[in-house]
Amino acid sequence: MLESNGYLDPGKGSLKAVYVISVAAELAGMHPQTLRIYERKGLVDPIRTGGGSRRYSEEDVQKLRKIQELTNSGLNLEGVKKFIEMENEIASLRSQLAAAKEELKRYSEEVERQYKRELVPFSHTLTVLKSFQRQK
Amino acid sequence: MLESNGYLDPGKGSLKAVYVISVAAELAGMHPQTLRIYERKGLVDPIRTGGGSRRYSEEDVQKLRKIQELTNSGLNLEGVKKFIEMENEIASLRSQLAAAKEELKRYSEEVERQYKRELVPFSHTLTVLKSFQRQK
DNA sequence: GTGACCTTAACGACGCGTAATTGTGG
DNA sequence: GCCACAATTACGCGTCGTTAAGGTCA
Repeated sequence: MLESNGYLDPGKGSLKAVYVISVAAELAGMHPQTLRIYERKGLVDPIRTGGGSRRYSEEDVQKLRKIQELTNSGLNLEGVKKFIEMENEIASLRSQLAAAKEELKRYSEEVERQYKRELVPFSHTLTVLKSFQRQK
Repeated sequence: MLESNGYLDPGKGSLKAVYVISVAAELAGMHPQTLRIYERKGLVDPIRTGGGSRRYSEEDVQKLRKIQELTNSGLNLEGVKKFIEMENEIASLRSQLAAAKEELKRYSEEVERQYKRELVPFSHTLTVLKSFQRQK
C-alpha cells in the first residue's frame, strides 16, 4: 500500500507547502535562483520553515508556471505583476456582471410568474374595474 | 483676430492629426526616435501624409504620455501594450456592470410603479376574488 | 539648397536569468 | 561530515532610449 507509512496524499488542491526550492524549481522548469528573484520582487511568497528554508505549495508552483508563460510572452516582471492583478480584477468584474444579469433574469421571471398566476385569471374583471374607475 | 487667416482651431478633442513628429515628441517630452520605436512596436499609429511623414493627433500625444507614465512605473513596452488592452477591457466591463444594475433598478421601479398605480386600488377586490377562486 | 523628415545601424544603460562564492542548517 | 539550503556578487544576453549616418521630401 502506498499510504501504509501513515502519510496522506495531500492532493492536487492542497495549500500545504511541500516542495523545497530545488523541487519547486524542477517542477516549474526553472532555475532555483530564479525563484528567489521572483520572491524578492514580490511575485511569489513561499512560507519559511523554522530554519529559514522556503517551502512551496502546489499553488505556488502553478503560479510559477503562469509567470513563466507571461515572461515568455514578452512581459517583464513588473508587467507580470500588473497582469495578474488586472486579470483578477477582470475575473471579479465578469462574475459580478454575470450575477447582475442572473438576478435581472430571475426577477423578471418571478414577476412574470406572479403576474400569470395571480392576475391573468382576473384580467377581465380588472379591466372592467379600471374603466369604472376612470369614469368617476 | 486669431482666426482671421481662415483656419479654425481644431480644439482639444479633435481627431485631426496636426503635429509632426518633432512637435509631438516635444509635447510628450520624449525623443522623436522613441516615437518611431513605439510605432514599430504597435503602441501608437499616427497617420501618414502623402510624402510619408507621420502626423500625430492630440489623442496620439495623450497616448504617448500614458506610455511614458507606464514605462516609468517599470513596465516594458509589451507590458504597456497589455496594460492598455486590459484597462480597456476593465472599463468596458465596468460600464456593462453599471448598465446591468441600472436596468435592474429601472425595471424593478417600473414594476413597483405599475403595481401601485394599477393594482393597489383594487387590492381588496382582488383578495376577495382570489379567495373566491380557491373555494371552487 | 537648407532643413526636417525617413530608415537602418551602433552605442550605452538597465533588467533578467544563470553561475560562482561563501556561509549555515538538517 | 556531507549535501542542500541561504545570500551576495558577477557574467551574458536582450530590451530600450539615444545618437549617428545616409537618403528623400517640402
